[in-house]
Amino acid sequence: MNISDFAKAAGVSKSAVSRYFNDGYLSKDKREKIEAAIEKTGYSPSISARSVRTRITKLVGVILPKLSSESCARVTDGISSVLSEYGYELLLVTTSNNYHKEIESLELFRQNRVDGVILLSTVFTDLHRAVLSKMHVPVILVGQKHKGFNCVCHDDYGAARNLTRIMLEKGSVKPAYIGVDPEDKAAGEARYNGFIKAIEESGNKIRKEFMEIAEFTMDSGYEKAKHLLSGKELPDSIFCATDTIALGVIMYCRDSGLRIPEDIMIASVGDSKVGRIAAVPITTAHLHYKTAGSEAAKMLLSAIKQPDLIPRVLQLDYYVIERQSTNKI
Amino acid sequence: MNISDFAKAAGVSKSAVSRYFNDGYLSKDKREKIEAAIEKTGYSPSISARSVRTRITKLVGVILPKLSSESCARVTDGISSVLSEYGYELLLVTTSNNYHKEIESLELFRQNRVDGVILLSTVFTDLHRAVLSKMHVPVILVGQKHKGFNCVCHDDYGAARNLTRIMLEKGSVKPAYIGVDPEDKAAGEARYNGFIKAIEESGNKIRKEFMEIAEFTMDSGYEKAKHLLSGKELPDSIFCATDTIALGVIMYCRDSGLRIPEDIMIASVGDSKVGRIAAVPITTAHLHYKTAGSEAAKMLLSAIKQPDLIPRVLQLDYYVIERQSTNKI
DNA sequence: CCATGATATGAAATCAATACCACAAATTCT
DNA sequence: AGAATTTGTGGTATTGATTTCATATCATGG
Repeated sequence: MNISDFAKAAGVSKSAVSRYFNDGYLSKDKREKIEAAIEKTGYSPSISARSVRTRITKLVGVILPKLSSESCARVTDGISSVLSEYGYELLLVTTSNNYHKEIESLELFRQNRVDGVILLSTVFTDLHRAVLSKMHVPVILVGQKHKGFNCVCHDDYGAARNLTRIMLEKGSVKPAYIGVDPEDKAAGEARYNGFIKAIEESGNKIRKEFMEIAEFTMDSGYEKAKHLLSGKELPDSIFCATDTIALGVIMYCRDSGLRIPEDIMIASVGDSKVGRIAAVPITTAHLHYKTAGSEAAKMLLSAIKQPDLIPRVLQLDYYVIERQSTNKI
Repeated sequence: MNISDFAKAAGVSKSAVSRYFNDGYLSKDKREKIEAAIEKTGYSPSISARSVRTRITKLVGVILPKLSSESCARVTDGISSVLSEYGYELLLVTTSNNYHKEIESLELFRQNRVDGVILLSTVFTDLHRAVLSKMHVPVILVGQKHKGFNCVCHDDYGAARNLTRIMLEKGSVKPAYIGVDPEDKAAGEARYNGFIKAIEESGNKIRKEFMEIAEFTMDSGYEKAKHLLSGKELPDSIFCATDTIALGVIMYCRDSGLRIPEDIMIASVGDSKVGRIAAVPITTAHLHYKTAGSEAAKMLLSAIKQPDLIPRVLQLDYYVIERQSTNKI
């Protein structure tokens, strides 16, 4: 049933129906007729047809690596809560960390499909930059910081530096690092730099054999821990770029009989639920993921309202939670 | 830029452009002209406008309680991976277990003219049935089983029965139960029935004072454990309807000095990541959440293709993972 | 060499909505 | 009372695409 059929059924003109759904001048008499007809027929206007004319879809595209990652889920929760409050809906694409799929999705979002895009990417290539700048709708990057774009990000550098410093102060003299691909500017590069900075500040030296790059999984953390902890000289602390990796490390320690924190201290970034109830509760930095999502959504909404706004960067705070995994003294 | 402008720019007719994007007859000459013009202008057709005419949106509405639940995230991951493979996009709404919002979202989906709906609800009221049957597109229920609808669900009954039986075989004679609202046919009712069945089969008796109903949270599990474990007579095993609840129980046991499994055995349904690395690894039943999502998506796609298909129910398997929390002998 | 079917083409109709316009009626301001 | 707004109305143009239709061209088999 379309607007013409419905108008006929209600005994009013098409224009009257359109005004009913768009707050135009309308007499009480017609308003009631239309309401009665809606009750009877269940008519509701097609958003596709509307948006052909108005160029407004009330849809926001969200691109993220995967939902089964707690941090992504938390960001998305934040996005969703703000958007639904303002009558926007969420068009979701997961990319499994495949950045070609990110580009594809952006293409898909390009024309008239969405009013704005929120992108949680891990890497950021020249291709990203090219495609994003050809986008006709506002874009917000979450978790990453890049020139010329609206960003909401975390203090990855500070969190990593602070956590590492805590372990050094607790007496670690042979600190190790398990991070992720440095192509990832946030979880990879910034956290790496924070770790290095803390080491340098402490006067300790950085040992190549104590540095590992893992995937974003527990199994990968387990493997890297195994490699790190079966050499002839062992580190006495491990800074992990993510909680998930730290959990893998804890699993390995449990399996190999290493005691945490007595033999080895562990800290990681993220404050995921699991870190709290792990076999050894993990010292971690809480990043405001949900806030990042809601702030990104707010930023997007204001960019939709005023498209010529200058891009800005919002860097969110963090706080450290000390738990048993570094409780050596 | 619209199709007319683009056609002019490419030096062809509107019809030719439309045929290019829809596999109609088209000479090589025009095809090349159009490709060159796309390269230059970056034109791509408006999906809104297309769907006005074709009544196909390539959109699937997904309703779920919350993203921060691991099981929901896993199901959604499964849905997303299949749908995106077939060129569909995912319109996602989270309801925070508020079923009025579920109904609202269905209305929103109607306006968006989605091609199908996947619903992960916990309760299923007459209102649900009424609104769903007025939906003019196929609907798939995930996790719940209801007459007249396409469903993908788990063997909640079998899993609960099996886990309970394991604890009884390990010597439990005073089994307790912490479940969720029985309005929830799957996680509430079916798992409850499975528990009861196992008890009956063992010849044990069911004690009212050992039965608790919790929320879907760790804190709630903690509280119910406290209540259960501070009476004068204590149970020697607790079957928990969800891993999250079990984690709360483990936390309480840790705080109150009760040993697992020596003093009390614990098992729960879900096989969440946390259960594996908890202070005491939990015996659990793995439910194929991601598969449920992908199968639901496949079912939906075939229902979209053949709308007059008879609704069918797909019940997925489970397998038990025995871990330390029941390792009494 | 002509009948037939496959390929190719662009004008015009159509899809379901909103925007604009001209004008009528009711209300408020001088 | 008359002018100036505000409110109310329906017809028509417009939005950006696909679909239909009438017609043209080409190749192939008899």
